[in-house]
Amino acid sequence: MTIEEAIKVKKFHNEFERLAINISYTASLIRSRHIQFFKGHGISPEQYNVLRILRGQYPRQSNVNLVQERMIDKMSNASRLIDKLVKKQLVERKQCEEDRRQADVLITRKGLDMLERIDGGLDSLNRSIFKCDEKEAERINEILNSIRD
Amino acid sequence: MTIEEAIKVKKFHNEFERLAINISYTASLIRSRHIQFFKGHGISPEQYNVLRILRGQYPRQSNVNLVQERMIDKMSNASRLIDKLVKKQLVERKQCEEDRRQADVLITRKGLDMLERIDGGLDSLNRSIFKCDEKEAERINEILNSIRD
DNA sequence: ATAAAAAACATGTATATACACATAACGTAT
DNA sequence: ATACGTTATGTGTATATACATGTTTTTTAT
Repeated sequence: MTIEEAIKVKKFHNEFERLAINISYTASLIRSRHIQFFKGHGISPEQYNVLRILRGQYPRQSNVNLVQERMIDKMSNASRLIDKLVKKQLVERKQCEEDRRQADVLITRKGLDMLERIDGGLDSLNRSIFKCDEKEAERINEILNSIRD
Repeated sequence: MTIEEAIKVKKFHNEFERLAINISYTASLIRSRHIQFFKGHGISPEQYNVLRILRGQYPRQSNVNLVQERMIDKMSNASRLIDKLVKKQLVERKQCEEDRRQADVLITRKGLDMLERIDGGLDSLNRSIFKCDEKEAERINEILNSIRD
């Protein structure tokens, strides 16, 4: 479906406006599918993203800054997302001894187990979202990388 | 910059996960730029999107449903966004006479003037966001249209 | 004509983002 | 040793999304 049909627009001012809206609309669709999926596991896509980052560091400690700069959406939220994950016992946070401004953050066994349960299904979901093969996906990835500032 | 560098990930499970994250990350960058831009006019990107839809119908009345189905992010928000715009006097809402469940929604003169002031700058902004020419943008648009379900 | 179903909209709650600001701890220059 | 700037984190407020639910009005079935 063209983006014009999807949001019932007759005409865009130019191809760049069309592209900005097309990318945003596609991201919104991806997000809907992910929300549905993660809901079955009691977390949000953003919380999953934090868990994924923490697993990438495991068994090393992470801190709030490290999580922040690896997040897909970057502005100022890591602290509260980590809060939520602590309440669900998927993550542990304690004051860092060497630098007491920092918070040591570590994914728990429970968190790691959850990610393991999630992995396969998420893989299938991501494959099913796009009507293209792996080669085409790679091509689009390269294009996106190249057009960003 | 590759998406791996941007969010400091060593490796994705496959090209489809990479693509989902790449699109989401790019959409997030676009959104940041748009927020900055629209802030200068006292509205949000979402509020702008509603105004744009209402202008597309003008001088016909719109209603909440029509706005909803034309929104980029579709879930359940038109009513409250219209609220905000009414408070800023950019939009008028009144009960529809023929079907009293519906709300007639119409962009005001003030709203139309604002859009006119915004148009040029937004055009330049959208052009400046992407490092590609119009031909390339068109190609990417076609690809995005084709890979969505 | 009346009851049931559906439609259009509003609203309450949880989640997350954007941004400003506050606080505590650290590093550095003197 | 002290003062000052910086860094790491937390928090308050406004905005928006996701979803369930409620209210009013219209439509449909009988």
